[in-house]
Amino acid sequence: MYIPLREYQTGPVSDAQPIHVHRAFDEPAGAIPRCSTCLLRQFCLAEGLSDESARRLDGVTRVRRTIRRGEVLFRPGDVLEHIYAVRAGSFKTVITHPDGKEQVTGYMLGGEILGLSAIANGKYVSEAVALEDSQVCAIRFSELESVAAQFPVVLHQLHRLIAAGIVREQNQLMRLGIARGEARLAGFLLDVSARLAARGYSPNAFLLRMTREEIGSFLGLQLETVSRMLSRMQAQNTLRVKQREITLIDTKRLSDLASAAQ
Amino acid sequence: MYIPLREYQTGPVSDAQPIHVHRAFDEPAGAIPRCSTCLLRQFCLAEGLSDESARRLDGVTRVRRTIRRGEVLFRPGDVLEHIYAVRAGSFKTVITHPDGKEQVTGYMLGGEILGLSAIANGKYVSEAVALEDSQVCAIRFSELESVAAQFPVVLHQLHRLIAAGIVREQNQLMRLGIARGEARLAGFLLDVSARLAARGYSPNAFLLRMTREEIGSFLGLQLETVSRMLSRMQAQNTLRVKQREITLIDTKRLSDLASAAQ
DNA sequence: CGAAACGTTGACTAAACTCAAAAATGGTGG
DNA sequence: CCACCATTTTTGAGTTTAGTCAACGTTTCG
Repeated sequence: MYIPLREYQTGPVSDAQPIHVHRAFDEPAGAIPRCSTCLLRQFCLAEGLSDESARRLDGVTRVRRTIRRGEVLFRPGDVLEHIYAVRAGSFKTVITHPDGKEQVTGYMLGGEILGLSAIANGKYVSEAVALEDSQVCAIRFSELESVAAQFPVVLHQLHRLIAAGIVREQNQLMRLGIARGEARLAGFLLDVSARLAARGYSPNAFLLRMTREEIGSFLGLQLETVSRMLSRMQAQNTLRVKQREITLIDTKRLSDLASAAQ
Repeated sequence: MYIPLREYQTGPVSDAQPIHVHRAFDEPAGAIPRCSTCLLRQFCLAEGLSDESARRLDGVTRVRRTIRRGEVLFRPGDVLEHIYAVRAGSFKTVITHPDGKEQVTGYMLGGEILGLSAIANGKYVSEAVALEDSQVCAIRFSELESVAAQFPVVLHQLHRLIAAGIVREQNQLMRLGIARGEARLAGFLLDVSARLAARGYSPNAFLLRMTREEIGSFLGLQLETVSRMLSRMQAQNTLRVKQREITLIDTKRLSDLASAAQ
């Protein structure tokens, strides 16, 4: 019924090739992915577009790119050239403060778009790092913009997509602002679960590809606090943790936790 | 040199009319504002556009609207029709949780745009409330989108503007995620100060139009904590507080506080 | 002028951080 | 394949921070 976990690690994209190279590279021209046939289309730029409109997007320069775990897709300050649709795998986005502290600002799964915040002033704001061997679809933004200008439906979809980034961050803001530590963690787990479910994966058993430190950074907690909370939730039979593999047991209790008052 | 505080309360827009009505209303057609002559232009949609491009925007349906303190500009769930440029005054945006708790997610000043997150799915996500008698420029989004499609420069500016919202929220995210309470408050004050300075107001003396409770909600703190911290900062001669009037004295110390480790 | 909203302060409690040490895991080279 | 190293995770003890409850002063507004 669900795509098994193991599959998720290399991604569900049917035309994905096995990932065995040791550095990022651009695929030969023959490998250019097509939005009109992409399996992730319903979560990506082409969401809700007719087949015909989706074919317009095929005209935009797009290159599939393979990124090994730990490799960087873009860095803050790099000039915006592409935005990236995650085809397989997962990424974190990180912002480094002037004083050297790092904060994880995002955790992106397949079908989500990376690099949108660079549109504001033409430069990437954060660093995007692959959390596992991954594939992205690199979309030349300037071309996307002009193609979109020609097709109102595509343009509107582009706007929806950009704005969806705002909404996602607003949710995260809410989580950080209103909730206690445990509620933040519970809310985060439910959020990941829902995003996976929307893509056809099991919502109850998944791999969190971030370390405790990265999770903590994302949620504004220390890594020890994250670890303790996971242990406690496991002791209370709310979920099971085995390293990075999470199994949700009592989602009702989780959502109670997530909406607990500050 | 700076526009005095008192002026800020009714806004710097030279063609603003005195605000003395007792409910929100739309101005008669004669009062339609023009981007090409707007004093806030450099902070708004027309930023960086040539006079000619800015005149294109004048073709988009736009209505000036007056909003009294406490009045609501839009509510979550309302269908997106306009986005709003703040011409004078200030607004908070609030999200209400299922359990009834409210969180302030934004504090918007003149020249900033309200309602962008509604583009994601056609409905406003938050509630926008005027914190003082204010004026907005209501821009019909569907028309803006089609005008933008015809003029690449305008389109790109629209995208920059939307993406800037993402960046602003990312900064707030960072503040909530990485910083201690006192650091958050210090960072918030510096942020407001910088935004006012960019608009020609004194960066060192300003009115914070939010209550302690609203500030706390925005920063993920209790109102008592905000109050205590302001008192402490005043005791240490970092700033002066008199109700909602803030005078920054030692901005160096403030930025040290803002970047203090968690 | 009086009520309601807002702001300050104090005492106490709960949550989360820090430092520290040990256990578990994963990857690498011999 | 195993031993070793580096990284990650867990757990404990003590400290700091911020939340809670409560009382009281101030301001605003009808």
